[in-house]
Amino acid sequence: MKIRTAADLGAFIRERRVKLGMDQSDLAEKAGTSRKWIVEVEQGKPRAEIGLVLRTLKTLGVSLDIAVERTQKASAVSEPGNVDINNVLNSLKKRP
Amino acid sequence: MKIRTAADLGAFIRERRVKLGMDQSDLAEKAGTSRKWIVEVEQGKPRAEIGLVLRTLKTLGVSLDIAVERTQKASAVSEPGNVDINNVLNSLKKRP
DNA sequence: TACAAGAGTAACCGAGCGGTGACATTATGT
DNA sequence: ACATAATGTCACCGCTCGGTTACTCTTGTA
Repeated sequence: MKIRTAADLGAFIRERRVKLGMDQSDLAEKAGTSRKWIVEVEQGKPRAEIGLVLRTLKTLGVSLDIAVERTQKASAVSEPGNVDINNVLNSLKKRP
Repeated sequence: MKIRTAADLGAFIRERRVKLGMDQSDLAEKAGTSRKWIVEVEQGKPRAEIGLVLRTLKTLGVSLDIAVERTQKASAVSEPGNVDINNVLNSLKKRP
């Protein structure tokens, strides 16, 4: 599942927690945080700290994968030795 | 790439930023944050807010995917109608 | 050599986080 | 209906975040 917003994250965490048969207190304790924090995050709090989020996801047996989006990958990422066209254009734009 | 710690995140963000030919100021501006924040995040700050992180990743054309780890998936996730054994065990543990 | 760009760091400050403990509300089960 | 568990919400508070500005240091280039 793709995570685009804090709300996405919260929904996923809640779903996963319930599937594992944990209540908010259980998860809070195992993840080393407070129940209040779990409540807020499940509600989509955008200002939660990534450190706590990562610990919580680990507790839930969940992995976070990061990847370049397919549409951009083609033009932006360069093989070693190739020219990155975006890189070139960007550098040119900076010398008016 | 799997993200397990804030340091992982920071390293990825930096690598991606450089590949796109942006400096820290560019990224900060486009992501709607400050250069200071970019510096800290690239250094692996664990208390950065997920909201800003998500905006930054979007700016970098990167997607975050979340998934149940393979090893746990088999036993923990239940098809609709099946019994989730973890769920059962957990409930039993709660009534001493 | 001199200059500029990029990156790291520092001090300051208001705002909001996250933890605690208590209470209210809503399931869930007997 | 009742008791209990689970969730949501509140007030309080110490602490740190993130933005701003300015300074340093390194690197590369004219």
